[in-house]
Amino acid sequence: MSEKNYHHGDLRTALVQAARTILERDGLAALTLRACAREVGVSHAAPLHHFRNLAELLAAVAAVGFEEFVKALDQCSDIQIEPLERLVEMGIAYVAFAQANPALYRVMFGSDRPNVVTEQLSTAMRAAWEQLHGASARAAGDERSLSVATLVWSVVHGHAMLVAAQCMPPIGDTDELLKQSLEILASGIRAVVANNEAKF
Amino acid sequence: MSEKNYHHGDLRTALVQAARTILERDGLAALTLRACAREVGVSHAAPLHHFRNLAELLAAVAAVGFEEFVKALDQCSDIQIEPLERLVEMGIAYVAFAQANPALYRVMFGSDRPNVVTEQLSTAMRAAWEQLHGASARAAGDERSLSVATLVWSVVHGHAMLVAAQCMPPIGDTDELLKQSLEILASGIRAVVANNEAKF
DNA sequence: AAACTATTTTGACAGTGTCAAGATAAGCCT
DNA sequence: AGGCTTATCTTGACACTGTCAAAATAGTTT
Repeated sequence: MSEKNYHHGDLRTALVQAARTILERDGLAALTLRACAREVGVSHAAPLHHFRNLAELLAAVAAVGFEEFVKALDQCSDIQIEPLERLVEMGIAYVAFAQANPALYRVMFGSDRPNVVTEQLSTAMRAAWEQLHGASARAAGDERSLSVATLVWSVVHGHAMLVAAQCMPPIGDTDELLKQSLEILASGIRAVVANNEAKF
Repeated sequence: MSEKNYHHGDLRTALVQAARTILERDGLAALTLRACAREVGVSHAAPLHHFRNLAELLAAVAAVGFEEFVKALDQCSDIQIEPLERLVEMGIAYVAFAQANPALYRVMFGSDRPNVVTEQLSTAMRAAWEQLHGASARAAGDERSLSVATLVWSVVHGHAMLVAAQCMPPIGDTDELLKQSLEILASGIRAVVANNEAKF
C-alpha cells in the first residue's frame, strides 16, 4: 500500500477509475492499457508499474465491481419478509445490477474474464457467494443450501447473460419472464423442503 | 455460394475449420484472422475476401457450433420417457456439450460474442431455441412453455458459464449439483402445472 | 485470343501489449 | 545540506493485430 503521492499521486486507483469510465463510455473493446493511460494523462507504459498486464487491471476492475455488487444484494437483506421471498428479491436485484452495469458485469463474469485471480478479487467473489448462500440456507435449510444457491445463481446469471447477449428470441418482457422463472423456482424449493420435512 | 475451386478450392470453409482447430488447440485468445490464414497456408489478408472482419468469421464458427449443438440436444428427443424427465435430460446434455467444447461454447455464447448476426447464425440459434421450447411445451403445456423454456435455458446456461469461469467456490461435484438443481426445477414445474390444472 | 471477374498476394498504416533503458522525484541516512 | 537508494514515470522499440488499397494471378466468358 505504498502507492501515494509520488509523481501522480495515486495512479493505481486512478487507472481503475479510468478503466470504469472507458468501460461505460466506450465499451469493453475499447478498454486497453494504453487507453487508460491516455485517460489519466500518463505515458503509455506507466500502467505496467501497477499492473503487470491487462488481465491484472481487469481483475482490479472486477474486484471493485464485486464489492458494489455485494452492496446491491445487501439492500435486500434488510427487508423483513419471508426468507424464500427474500431470495427471490435477491435474484431480481442480481439481474437488475447486471442490466444496470452491463459492461462491468461482463468484466466480472465474462467468458473473456481474467484468469488472474488477485487476493482482492477472490475475497470479493467469496463475499458475493456467501451472500447468496446465506440467503439460500435461510430459505431452504442448511442441507439444501448448496444446491439451492447454485441453482438460484445459475438462473439469474444465465438469465442476465442471455438477455445481455440478446440470445432470447421471440420474447417480450424479460423482466416479467424472470419473475415467472423465479416463481416456478420458488415452488420447486417449497416442494423439496416440504418433501424433506415429511420424511422425518 | 460461389466460393469453390478457385485458387484454394474452398477457402471459406477451410478457414472456419482452421478456426476450430486453433480454438481447441490454442484457445480463444489465439484465434485471429492472421492465425487462421497461417493455419490454412494463405497470405494474411486472404480471409478478408470471405469475411469482412473477425466478427464475421466468429459468427460463422458460432453457426456451425449451434448446428452441432442442436444435434447433441436432438439425441435426447429419441428417448422414450416422460416429457419432464426428457427436459431434464436435455439440460444435462446441454451442459455436457458446453463442457466438452468450452472454447466453442464461448464463441457461441460468450460475452465477447459477435454482434454481427448472419443469416446462417440466426437460423441455427433459432433451431436451438425451438428444440428447448418444444421440449418445454411437452413437459409443461403450451401456456407455460415460454417461461419454462427460458427458465431451463437460464439454469443450464448459467451453470455452464459459472463452472467454465470457475466462479463456483467451495463446491465439489458440479455435475451432481446440476442434477440436484434440475430436480428442484422439475419439482417446481410439476407444482406449477398441478396448480394450473387444479384451477380449471 | 481477349476481356472480364473472382481470388489471392503484397505492402502499408494505425493500434495494441509488453519489454528495456533512461529520466525524474521522493524518501532516507550520515 | 548533500548523496544514495528506491519508487515512479517516460521514451523508444519490437512483434503482433485488424484492415485497407493496389497489384498480381487464375479461372470464366465471349
